[in-house]
Amino acid sequence: MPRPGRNTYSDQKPPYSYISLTAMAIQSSQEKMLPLSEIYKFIMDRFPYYRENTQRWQNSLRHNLSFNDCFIKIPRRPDQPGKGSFWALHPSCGDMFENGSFLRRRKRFKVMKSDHLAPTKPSDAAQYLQQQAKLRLSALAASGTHLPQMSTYNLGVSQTSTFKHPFAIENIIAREYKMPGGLAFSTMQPMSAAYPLHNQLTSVGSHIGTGWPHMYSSSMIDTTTPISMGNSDYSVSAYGVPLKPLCHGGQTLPAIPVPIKPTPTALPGLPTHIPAILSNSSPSLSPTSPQTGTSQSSPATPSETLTSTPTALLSVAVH
DNA sequence: AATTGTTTACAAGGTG
DNA sequence: CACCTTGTAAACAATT
Repeated sequence: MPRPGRNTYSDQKPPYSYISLTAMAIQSSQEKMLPLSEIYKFIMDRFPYYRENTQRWQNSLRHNLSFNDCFIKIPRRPDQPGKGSFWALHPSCGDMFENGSFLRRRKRFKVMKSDHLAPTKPSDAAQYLQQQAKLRLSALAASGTHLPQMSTYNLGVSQTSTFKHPFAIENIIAREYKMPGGLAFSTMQPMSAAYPLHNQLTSVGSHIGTGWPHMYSSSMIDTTTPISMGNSDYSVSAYGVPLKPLCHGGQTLPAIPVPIKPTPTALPGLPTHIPAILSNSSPSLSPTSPQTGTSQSSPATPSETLTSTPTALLSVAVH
């Protein structure tokens, strides 16, 4: 039911469920986990529809977080002060969405007792994610411009295919880095200029094209130089109907790259006790910068700056 | 007090 | 038609 006087595309309700939106937000973060407030922010930044009636949809979203097993709560560590826990995707719910599209979920994710592929207990998963976050950040910090070793890990884990569904998180989130001329950097994220990865990321997304009216890149919102969305972005023939994949390596492959998804054998360099390597540098590795939570004028969180680069890059590398 | 998180309940719509 | 998913409301507890 469209509201009267609200006819712009951007004000229409996005075709995503709260689960999808939340998964997007979480996936977009560097650490693959976000506090509730950041999830709110992500959604409101990108989907104008959700800038209204916040009480209603935020209640629904919280309900979803609690109700669905695919979301796990990760307690803050002492060095991560703030309200509420972090929320992450359960490591085993990587293929929750059909073809990686956030438009449609395969089935309800339920934690199974005999799930040997991943930690099932929230506490295990939480620990695992914390480790992943640390590893990711330390790898990025240490490697400068060239590929962090995380990428090789990703190769092993989120192997899947080169095809990324138009509604897969990379393609959705990738617009953050997209500039009209193919220039890949965000105006509000100075750091990103130092990341050549974004060019590759852009090249991934840019050959899939069409407008996506429900969504804003954060650059559009937070700066006065909106990015033209006219020409390209997703290969969507109509509202919610993706065109044929340009290339596909399998029909049912989970295109949501959930790099946190462990495999029994694919983690050669990933013992369950990584902190040994990382314990020294932990203070600078807190998953979210302390001041991002409440700041309205500085939306360029480190998380967003590095958003999804490892996996996006991976899709290029594999290709 | 505000935010965050849990839980129950119900309605609507989709699917097999 | 039964079942499932999703969205919404609401009550309530816990936390900051």
